[in-house]
Amino acid sequence: MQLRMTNQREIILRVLRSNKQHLTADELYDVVKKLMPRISLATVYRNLEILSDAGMIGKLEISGRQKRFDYDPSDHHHIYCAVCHRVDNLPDNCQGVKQKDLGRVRGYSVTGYRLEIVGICPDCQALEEKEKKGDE
Amino acid sequence: MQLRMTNQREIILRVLRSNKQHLTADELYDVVKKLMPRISLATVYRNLEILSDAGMIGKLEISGRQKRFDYDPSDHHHIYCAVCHRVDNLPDNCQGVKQKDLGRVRGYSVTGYRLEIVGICPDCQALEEKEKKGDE
DNA sequence: ATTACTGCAAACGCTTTGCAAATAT
DNA sequence: ATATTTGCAAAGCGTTTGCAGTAAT
Repeated sequence: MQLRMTNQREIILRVLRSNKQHLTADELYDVVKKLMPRISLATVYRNLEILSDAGMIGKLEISGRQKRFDYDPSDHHHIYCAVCHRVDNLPDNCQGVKQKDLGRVRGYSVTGYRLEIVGICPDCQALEEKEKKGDE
Repeated sequence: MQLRMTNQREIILRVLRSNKQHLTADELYDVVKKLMPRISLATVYRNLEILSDAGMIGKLEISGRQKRFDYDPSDHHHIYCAVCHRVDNLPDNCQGVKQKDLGRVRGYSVTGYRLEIVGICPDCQALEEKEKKGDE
């Protein structure tokens, strides 16, 4: 089964890449719909799955919530905001994360690991500041 | 709002603790239903949420799949099997994981982190060995 | 010409919710 | 007595799928 570069697929890829965020399927759908009003949400889902299987984009399955898709398919870590759920890429040289050599833990053969750091992003910190002031 | 120790809640807690696995809501429901046939799945969901909010059990939200609940609410990491999705607790002294002092990465205020190690559990390794032999 | 892909609508799996009745405090 | 909790059924959400038609190779 060879991939065909349909208009839909091309636009989905272009939007994801130019947007440079970690969008969910429906966020992406909202943007794409403006460029191609008749596209269906199912097409977006299907293409995101196909593109990530093909290694052209990354798929983020973070902790029980909606999947997000990453314009950057290379191996890297993420940081996400506990408040607004936005996700950012983490710099490669993030130390203390290189223990793939955890080796065999509890008899498991370790094939990979995922480090998720939870925090509050600058924007939400600012918002919280504002709210605090509003409450006074 | 103070917690009431209903029969339902007590049984849910007891099953989770005695089972000592990381069960999903419906796995737990299946077990509990044998002891209390008229209990509803919604009650199980509600109680698991309440109990984890109260810090009496832990909630595991792993990568886009079903939530699992942990009899042990203390802070620790998990290892899960990429094949059968079973989850085990990780020993505390797992080194290289103590970098809560990643500090302020990208302007985020870091409130926590989650390390998910992906591997294949002993049982599944054994099964794969068997299958390999079967294929020959 | 062939076969991957599309849009639509309907179904899916897991989880949450509104309600009136039941029960723990 | 009074609030929390229950069971039920229905709705919710994100996602997937069957289908007949459309379009890329």
